[in-house]
Amino acid sequence: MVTSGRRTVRDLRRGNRAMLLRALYFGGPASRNELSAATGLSPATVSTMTGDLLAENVVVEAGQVDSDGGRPRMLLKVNPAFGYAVGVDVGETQVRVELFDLEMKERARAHYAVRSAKHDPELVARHIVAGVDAVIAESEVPADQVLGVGVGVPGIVEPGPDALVRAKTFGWEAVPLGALLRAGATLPELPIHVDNGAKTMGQAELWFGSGKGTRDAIIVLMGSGVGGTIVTDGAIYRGAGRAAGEVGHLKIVAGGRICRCGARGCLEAYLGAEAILDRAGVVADSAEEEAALARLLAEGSPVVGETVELLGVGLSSLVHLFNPERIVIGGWAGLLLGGRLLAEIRAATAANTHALPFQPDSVVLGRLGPDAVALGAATLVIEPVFGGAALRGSVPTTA
Amino acid sequence: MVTSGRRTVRDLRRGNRAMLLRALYFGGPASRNELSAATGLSPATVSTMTGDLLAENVVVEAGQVDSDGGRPRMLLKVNPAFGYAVGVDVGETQVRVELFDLEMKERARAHYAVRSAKHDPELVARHIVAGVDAVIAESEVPADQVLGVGVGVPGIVEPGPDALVRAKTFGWEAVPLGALLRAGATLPELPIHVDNGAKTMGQAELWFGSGKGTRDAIIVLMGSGVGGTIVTDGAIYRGAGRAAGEVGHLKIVAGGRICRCGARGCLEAYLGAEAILDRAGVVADSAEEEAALARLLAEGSPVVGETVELLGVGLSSLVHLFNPERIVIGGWAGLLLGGRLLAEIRAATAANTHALPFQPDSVVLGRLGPDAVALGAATLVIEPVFGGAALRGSVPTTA
DNA sequence: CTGACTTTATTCGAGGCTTAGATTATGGTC
DNA sequence: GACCATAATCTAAGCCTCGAATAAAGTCAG
Repeated sequence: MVTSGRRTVRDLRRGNRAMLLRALYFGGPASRNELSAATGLSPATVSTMTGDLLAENVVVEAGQVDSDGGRPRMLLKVNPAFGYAVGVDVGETQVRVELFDLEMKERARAHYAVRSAKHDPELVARHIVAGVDAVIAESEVPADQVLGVGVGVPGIVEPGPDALVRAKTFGWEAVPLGALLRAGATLPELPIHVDNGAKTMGQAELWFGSGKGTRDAIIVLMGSGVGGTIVTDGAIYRGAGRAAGEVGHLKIVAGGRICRCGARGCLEAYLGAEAILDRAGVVADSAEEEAALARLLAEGSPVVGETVELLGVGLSSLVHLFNPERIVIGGWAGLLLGGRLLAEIRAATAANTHALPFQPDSVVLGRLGPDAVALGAATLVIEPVFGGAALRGSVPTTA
Repeated sequence: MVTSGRRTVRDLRRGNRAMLLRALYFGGPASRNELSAATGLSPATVSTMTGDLLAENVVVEAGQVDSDGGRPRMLLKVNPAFGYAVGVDVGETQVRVELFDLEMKERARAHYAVRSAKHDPELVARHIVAGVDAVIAESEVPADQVLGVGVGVPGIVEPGPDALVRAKTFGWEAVPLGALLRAGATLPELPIHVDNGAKTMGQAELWFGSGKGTRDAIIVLMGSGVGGTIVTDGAIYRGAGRAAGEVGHLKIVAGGRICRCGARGCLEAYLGAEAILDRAGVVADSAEEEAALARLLAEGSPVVGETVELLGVGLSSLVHLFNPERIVIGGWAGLLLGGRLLAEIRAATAANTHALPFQPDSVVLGRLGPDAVALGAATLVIEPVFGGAALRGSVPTTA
């Protein structure tokens, strides 16, 4: 497929406009003058452009700031009420549906418990559809101002309108979640974005959490299993089949433990909460995993030290391959482990990294907590407003 | 550092012009009409642009092709004599300097033997400078038509004008090769590009070899050690510190064999020719390595099967992280191994890859042979002509 | 209270870019 | 030799961003 790289003057405008919006969105309220400095656009261009944006109601005024001896600056910001996005987290135990405004303030939520180990695709789809209707109703947002629905699911998602989901943990072989949602939707014209939950969470950390401002980062998410998000040039890297970033199946021990994917020696076979507990000989069902892991940490089990060591090995591989500016450790298990042992994790990583320069303090903890999957899913909806994946390229890194 | 993402009309033209040049360079001779189709630009734009390019002598006519009942198409191509590039391969045993025209036809060469294990930086720099002078003289190319010098070295290269090189195998700790070359150069104004040899070779495979036409690929180079090149969005991915792609230090056995980098369990500690021979208990100095490895293969040593298995594990990690369109195995050891055992390597990779779809035949052998380091280094010089790293983005994939 | 000064934002003409459509060039075919 | 087909170029038009000039909205000294 030839993606025409042709650029016309209109593309130019689109691109500059998107950049300006991003500067405004991520750089907080700013005056036209500041925007000119941040984007490199001339004041004239910023002026006409913000004029358009104000007329379209994408941007609103945000008070003014007086300066010593000059005309006061009028601050602008992205209009939080310009549009709304629904984020859905399809988790092991529940389906969470949340509605956000453009500033990612939560406006409404709906949760549906899912009986463990029973994830009937059609039931999940019904929960999502019901949840979307519920949050729209509850928030009293006009339906035509909802820009779309983002869904984070476990497993990998094949590109295409059907959004085929393969999730071993759910027993989903090739579930066309996108098609199911469209078929059942009350609002059939709503754009639907389905993506891996680790990626949505990663994007949340990238936009609002510990990854903010970086262009080359890796976000490792340790929960029951292990997932990840790879950020290159300021945007999520997805590879040829949109399945890149499966950090959990990076091999760390050739011929090692069998992973639930079937292969041997995967990171996930050692470092997911499930695997850690298994290695420690602890039996815990998924609802008790967190408490059990916390206990293991408190006890100072030797398995913990081993875990840190292995995590260091895995992170070192990532450092050598990606040479990232930052590595973010998130997910509930990751936060639990890293909360106590960040220094040790950094040391273990450094101990395995000699072939290139490595800053131990580039390994940090996630800031958003484990509930950010839905938030991240909602960002999938927002992303096109700011120029889509063309976001790749020129993020005005204000920080 | 804020890289202004601002785009003006001039950038637009630069970008389209670069795209057109790339289409012409990689898409062979083509008529203006075909270029219009390939680039998406209107015939009018192609016409004016090619007019400029012809006037600048960047492009020349390449015969015409008559069509049935219409004006015959005039073919165009990039002028091979528009400029010349020098590529340098700083290897273990010799420094090779080669001069290429824009079509990458070799016009002259000069080799300098380096006594093994003695890589005095200043001596190497003198060889390079002498070589550059020699090939320019031999080829009788006007000095002002030489666009620059590209140098491929082992180890990693820090960005910056000094081009600090760290190469454990040479005992180079922080050799400012760029500065040394500039200081000694007869032609001080010649742009100098220094990069890791595995990356230059990877770029050669990407442009002219088995990686041609791909946007997401990984090129693994197995020689005495193991290096690699990661291609994302059609260009080499370099990460935050330009050191990404150190495939050789991907860990495959936590706590495993000690690598020459000092860490344990690196791919290179198992799969470089040196490591393979060591594991088989064969003693061979670097000049004999190739013959020794070939013998090992012919004998069907059990170490060989193990090697294939471990390579499969490593490639599987890469597949899970990058989800590439293609994996190219190159380097002399890689070609030796892959020449006989490609099917087994593919099978071993597939056996470790269950978490996402994987096409075994996406693993292929390099096409350029082990001498492509200098060729690739020369492409570093050519790259800016075609829009530099802005090459990332819109490569008109004609294949 | 007034006038000088500062800083911010807008307006306007200029210079570029690509495009659609018309026009010119170049050959085959009947 | 008239007519047709295809390739390349020319021309006018519509956008875009920019620099410079202009307008707007304050502060502050006297």
